[in-house]
Amino acid sequence: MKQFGLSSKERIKNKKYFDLIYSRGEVLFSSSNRLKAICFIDRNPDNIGIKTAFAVSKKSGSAVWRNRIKRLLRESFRLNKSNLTELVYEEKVLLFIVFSPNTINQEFNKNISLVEMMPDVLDLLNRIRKIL
RNA sequence: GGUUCGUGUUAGGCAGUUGCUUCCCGAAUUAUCGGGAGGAGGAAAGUCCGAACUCCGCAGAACAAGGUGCCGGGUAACACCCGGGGACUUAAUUGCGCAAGUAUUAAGUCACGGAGAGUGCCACAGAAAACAUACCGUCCCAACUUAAAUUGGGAUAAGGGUGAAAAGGCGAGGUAAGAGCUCACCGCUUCGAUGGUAACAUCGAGGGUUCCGAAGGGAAUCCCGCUUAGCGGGACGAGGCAAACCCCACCUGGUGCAAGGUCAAGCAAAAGGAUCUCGAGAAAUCGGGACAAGGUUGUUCGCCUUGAUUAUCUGUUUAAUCAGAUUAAUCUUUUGGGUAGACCGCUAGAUUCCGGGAGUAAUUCCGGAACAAGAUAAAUAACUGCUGUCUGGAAUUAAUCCGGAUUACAGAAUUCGGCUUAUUGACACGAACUUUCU
RNA sequence: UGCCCCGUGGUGUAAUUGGCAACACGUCUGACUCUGGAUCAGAAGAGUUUAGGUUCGACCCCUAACGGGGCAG
Repeated sequence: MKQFGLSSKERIKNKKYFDLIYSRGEVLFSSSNRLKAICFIDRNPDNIGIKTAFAVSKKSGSAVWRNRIKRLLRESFRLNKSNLTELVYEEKVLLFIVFSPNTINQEFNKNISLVEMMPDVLDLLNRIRKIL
């Protein structure tokens, strides 16, 4: 397993999981209210690890902008996930997270950079650690 | 030199680190790791047209429905492209002409068949809005009567007024007043000749007549053409709307990769079975082997016992137990269809560039070279450095130093050809305007 | 990805051979009442999503764009 990698095994790809997460998951907001994360913890799992997805609503912007937001979210999660991974292996749980923008949209945040995005993601990851 | 517009080209380059994804090679052979090669646009967009491909349907023809609409060419095809024609708008030529109109040049626009097959509509205003009509007016006659005015009977589409639109325009003659009533010119239209594949253009000749009928129409006269005892066509044929119905000509079967195909958990259904298999036998059943569970044993082999479970019913029995029924459920086997899911379809073709030939051009033929993403909760990204380009400041002849920007529109989803829409900077070409110099 | 439908005052709906954009609720003002509600009287508020075209004339017909909704697993 690569340290900073994010392969297809660590992503949510099944519709069943999305239904589970959106119906029973817990919604968290970052302190600046720009991002939100929906997470669900499976206490008796088959596999141990983290599974993530990055969802952007179709109403918030054009296809280019949505792709860019997803890439930036993925990038910032990928570089900062190591702490959380250790904790998850200690607790022996399966953690699902779906990241989404909350108040960001194309009108006001046309060209957002990675530096602006990173603190919000870190904030969210800290909140998730507290739940565990 | 600057500004604006149009057309075309192009979407900075190199290196490093981290990461995603497709294919190939190697190690492992489930997972994964290492190396190599590749990884978004001019519009990938809108989904407005046209095709390829797919399955379904289909003897043939017609109707319905939908589409296209000047002519010719290109193309796999087209609502596309190229060339030609025509119409309209604006400007200029202080063009020609008394005027109406018309010629040439430049720029732009055109969904540009048919209103002479039929039906329908044309509000308000106006006398009248479609087989026309007399409101005001003009003129004549009659009455009262000298005249004017008034009333009645006629003639008249020149003038006024209404309207988007009132049955060619203008000038002259003509007349009681008028009128294509007559004439010149222009327009319109018919026929012919010439040019052109054709749309069409140029030239020439003719065309506004009279009588009958309510009308369709008929007759005469004149003109033109022909196959010439005759036949056919025409004589201003009388508004607009077909992006109203419609007529004419041509085109189209439907469906869309979530098409379609292969494999196939689960659930449901159907048919069996009660561990499987071999042998004997008509069958009940018997025997051997394997398998599973339990017992024996420190362990293995071996040996022994049993052949899934629960409920119900029947028989036996005091009861349990045991035996049977195969009744129900569970379990299990098979079957066809087939969901989740996986795979195929899936990326190498009506491709691009260069040279030569054909063609005014679109395009096409020949030769050579190059390239060619295939994801599926959906990859193609992030950061750093150098450099190119643009730009601000210091400086200003250049070099140099410090700093900033690198952007717009926008992200493949079966694949092509177009159209439409969005859009920044740079470069090239062309046009218009303006400034300076010669 | 493919297909289909819609767009009219603040809100919900009308307006069809193409001829003045209508109604209800809401809003505002006045009357009634000690005050409010109810009731009565009156007023304002659109130029029909946008841009072109056809037509004398367009909510209506045609073309393009923009926005919204739905269907197909």
